[in-house]
Amino acid sequence: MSTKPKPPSADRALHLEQFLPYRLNVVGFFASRGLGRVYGTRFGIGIPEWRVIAQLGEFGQLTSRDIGELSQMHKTKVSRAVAELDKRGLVTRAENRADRREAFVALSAAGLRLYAQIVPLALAFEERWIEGISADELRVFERVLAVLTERGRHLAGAYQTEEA
Amino acid sequence: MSTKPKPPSADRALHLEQFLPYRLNVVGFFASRGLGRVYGTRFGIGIPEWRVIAQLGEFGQLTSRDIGELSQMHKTKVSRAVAELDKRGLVTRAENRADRREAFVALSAAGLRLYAQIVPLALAFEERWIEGISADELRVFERVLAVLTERGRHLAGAYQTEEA
DNA sequence: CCTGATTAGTTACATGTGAAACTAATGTCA
DNA sequence: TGACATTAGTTTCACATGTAACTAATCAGG
Repeated sequence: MSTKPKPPSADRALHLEQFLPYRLNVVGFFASRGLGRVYGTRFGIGIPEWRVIAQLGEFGQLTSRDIGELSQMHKTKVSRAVAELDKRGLVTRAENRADRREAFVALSAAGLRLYAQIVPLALAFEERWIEGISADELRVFERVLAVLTERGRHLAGAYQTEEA
Repeated sequence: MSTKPKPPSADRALHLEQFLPYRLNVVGFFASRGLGRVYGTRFGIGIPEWRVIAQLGEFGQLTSRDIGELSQMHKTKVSRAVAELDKRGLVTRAENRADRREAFVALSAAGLRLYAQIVPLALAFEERWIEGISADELRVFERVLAVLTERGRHLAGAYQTEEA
């Protein structure tokens, strides 16, 4: 991550297909869309629902607030996703008796079974996607991606996120 | 891009915050949101409109079909964006007399002025974003990104895209 | 305590979106 | 030439989403 003497940045031309923000958005869209097909068509759930399930599967019990923060989703999106999963019996909600504004959400038995089914598909999707890229390149890629994500969070004004 | 002997891929755990599709979608969202603020707040245009302007600024004259293909946007999105820009006098439309189904869209004088104003802001945004990342790392990053984008296009089922 | 500010979560509303249906023009092939 | 398929672009419809307003509970600090 060493700095480099940058050109004066004056009047370069803009080529959209090389423009990083554009490229990142396009690849992010493909990620979302591709993965959405994997579990959307098979299990009939959308991306927000998937994110909720993923977080609960990983952390066990969370409040909606936690889920939103961890998975970068707006609170209304979380609210609706949790309500939908609740309706389908995939999660349980238990009021926190120490703070009755919030509720602990967790996967139900059926939710856990679904999670166990989805995870291998998600990992397989990821593997097929990065197949053939060397470990070295991938390491660099992920490091840069982390920097861009963190900086992007600030440039974007942080807040809540979208699909995938 | 050399291949590597992969682990059996069997029962790894899933960690959403390290899951590539998720990470790419998040960073793509930040890109879109951040850039959208740059010209959205200043010029009152949205992301689809920006993409249309960017393509026209780069290529001069295009049909809506071309714009959609170049900027990865659904034809209905292009249609609405062009209509909006037309309404504001930022583009002109001229029926192709050799094929009267399509029309050539181009930036008007006002559109060109707007383009000239936006481009430096967009490039500055990009520069601030990648500031401090070494040229070597950036090169690797962009190469991997290109591979992921191309493969993602197929995994997602191709088609039309979104914001940024 | 008790009033005002804050927080978790939901709901109402306006907007943006894609799928599908549609219109009009062109291409195909007999 | 004439019927059928295809293509550019628009419009309709249903749905997902963010903003803002709202409810209910907790916190701060006088």
